[in-house]
This record gives sequence, C-alpha cells and structure tokens, in this order.
Amino acid sequence: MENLFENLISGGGIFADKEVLRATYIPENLPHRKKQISGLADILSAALKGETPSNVLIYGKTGTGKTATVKYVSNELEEMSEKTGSNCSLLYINSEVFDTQYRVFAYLARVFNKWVPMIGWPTDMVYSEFKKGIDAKNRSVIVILDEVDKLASKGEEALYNLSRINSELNNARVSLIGISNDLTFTELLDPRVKSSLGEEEIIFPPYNAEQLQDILEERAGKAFNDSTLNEAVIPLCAAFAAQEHGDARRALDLLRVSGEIAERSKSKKVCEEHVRLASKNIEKNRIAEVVETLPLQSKIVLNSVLLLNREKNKRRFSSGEVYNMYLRLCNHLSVEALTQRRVADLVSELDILGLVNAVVISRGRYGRTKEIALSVPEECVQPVLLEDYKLKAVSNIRVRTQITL
DNA sequence: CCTCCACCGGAACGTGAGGAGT
DNA sequence: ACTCCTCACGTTCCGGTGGAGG
Repeated sequence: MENLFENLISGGGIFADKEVLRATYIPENLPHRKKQISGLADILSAALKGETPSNVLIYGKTGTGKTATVKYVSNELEEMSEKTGSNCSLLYINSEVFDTQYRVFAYLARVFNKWVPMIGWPTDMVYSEFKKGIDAKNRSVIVILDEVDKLASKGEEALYNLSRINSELNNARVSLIGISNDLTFTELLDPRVKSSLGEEEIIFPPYNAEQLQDILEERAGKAFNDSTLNEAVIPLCAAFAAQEHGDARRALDLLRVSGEIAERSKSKKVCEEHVRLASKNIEKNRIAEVVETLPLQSKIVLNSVLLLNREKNKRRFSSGEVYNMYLRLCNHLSVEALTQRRVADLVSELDILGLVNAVVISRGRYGRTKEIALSVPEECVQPVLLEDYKLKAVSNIRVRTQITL
C-alpha cells in the first residue's frame, strides 16, 4: 500500500529547499547590505578587544533585512569570540514578546542563571538579581532588542535602566542594539534614553526592484531545483514587491507561494501566471487577516457598507445611510449601538486600513457628508465577516430586506 | 449673496482593564 | 494584596463648513 504522503512529497520536484525562502532563514550572503554589515561589525568589534561597544539604533521598514543582518553579524562575532577567547555573548530579545520592564529583566536574569519567577516579584528586585548574575564574570554582553518601539510605550523604564547599567557594574559590560521599524519612535523617548541608546545609528533603506531581484536570485539558486524557474518569474516578483515599499519578505513570500501554486498544478516550471495568482492570493489573505482581527463594532460597520453595496445599485454611501444600516444590524444582533460620532471614527479607521474609501464632499443644500465606498472586492470580505458567529445571523437580514424593498 | 442642510471633527470628560509601585 | 496611574475606548457637546437653491 502506498503511503498517503508519498505523492505529496515526491510530487512536483520544483523546490530543492523551501526553507531558504522563509523569513527566518539567515543567508550567509546579504546582497546590498555591505555598508550596514561593516558598519555594525566596526562598532561591535570593540567587544572583542574588551571595550564597551557603543549602543546602536537600527532603523528600517519591515523586510529591509534588519534582523537578518544583526543575526548574521552576531553569529560571526560569537564565532570570533570563541576563537580569540574573549568572553563575549549576544542576547536576542523580541520586545513584542517581552514587552514590559519586568518581563525583560526576568528573562535576562534567567539567562545568567538567576532564578526569577515570571510574575510576582518587585521589579527592582529582579533588576538587581540580573545585575548580580551578569556581573559575576568579566564579560561583554550585547543585548539585541528587536522591535524596541514596542518597549518604548510600556517598558521605557527598561530602556532607561539598561542604558545606564554600565555605571553600576564592575566586571561586565553591556551594550544595546535596538531594532525599530518606526522611524520616529525616538521622539517619544525620554531625552536621556534617546541620546544614550542612539550613540550610533544605522539606517536600512527599502530595496528597489533591482536589489530585490538580486536577493531573490541569491536565494532561488538554493531553494529551487535547476531550470524550474521561468526567466520572467524573478523580475516579476521583484517588481510586485518593489511597488509594495521594497519589502524583501513580501518578495520571498511571493516567490515561495508561486512555487507552491506551480507545484500543486503539477506544472514542471514556475511561470508568470503562477506569480500573478500568488500575488492575488497573498493580497486576499492579507485582507482576510485584517478583517478577521477587527473588533466586533468595526466588523458591523464594515458589514453595513457591504450590505448597502448589494441592496442599492450605487457604490458610494453617505455617513447617514451607513449609520442607519449599522443601527439596524445592531438591533438584529442585540448589540448595543455606538453613537454616530464614534462610528465616524470607526469609518476613518477602516479607511486607513484600506478596507473602505471615505471622502468628505458637500452636496450643497443637502448637507455635507462623507462618501463611503467599499475599496476591496466583496468576496474577500464577506466570507470572513460571516465567520463571526454573531454576524452569521445577519446574512438573513439581506433576504428579508430584499423582499420588503 | 445669503441660508441652511447634514454632517465633520476637536475638546473635555467618564469608565474599566491592567501594569506599576509599595 | 492593596492602591495609584495610565491608556484605550466611548460619549456629550458644540463650533465649523462647501455649495445648491432661494
């Protein structure tokens, strides 16, 4: 009896190693990041000489290679540190996970063999445990704070304490690398933290289409089997992603999904049409995800626009119309309705998310209003909205109103 | 040119959840 | 374990407004 998965793993033969296309993969060659790599290495090399490296702030939008670059440089540094015997280690902390002062220090203390419960202790006690732990030996520690902007709001204290910790240590040396994709986040910071954290700054600009092409080619060589890629595929992926702010992660996703689609359709090669399909697919998923994570009230507002869209034979609606429909939906759902003022704000949020399009216009005698229209295909939104058990009940509303109209 | 519609959008305030401080 | 503080979410109140119709 043939194994169920036999066909599935042998089938296609387009990919040699799909993992290479994942964002978590760290390539040994990062095209177009020579300057940033050597800049960072230059700063961190102080640690190998037993000095304290400057703190570094790294800026760049998503998919510009920040994390990959930092991880690459850390690996190299640790390797060198082992060779030369300088006691130098790097700690990677994702600030989205460890998002309060307590969590950061509790985690750090644990790394240095100090047992601390994840909740319950006073924060300063955890902090001093961490200090004791780290100061036990003569060493350099470089703490990498990925997505520091997340810490800036809830855990600014953590940043402040970390940045001045060196003055309280006798043996160990600590430096910080902050990675942020928000270019303006230092403006929210305490000036003392700002100046200390940003001793050095490295900027990661978005990639343009040519650079994305190089990156894709670099990885495609390993990820795909020979001659399974149509010539136009990589340039097309690069072009699509370049339109979307030069995000390399997007470009890699697009290439991977294109390959998967080609494989599933039993094609021997990845062609342009697969890329186009993949692009649509990814976009649809993106919208679905955004809609899914919307709070209930926003979903109801969005659903109101959706319902108006099919009942009337026009595409744009005044705030009044949307609000009335919204009230009816709330009534059917036994959900407490928000005020018109609040709904106006929700509409603006949906506008920013790109789900609806809202423009203020004046209709003279007939008042001044926002014209609201759905700006994504109905079929992307509707199935996701109906997944909400509460909104399921609303699908009946349509039938009823259609009869009465 | 003036009016007045139907809403816009700023400001001040209330409230509950949850982290920080003690 | 307790209170204090902050922040997101909502509400109330209200001054402001572009332009069709008189």
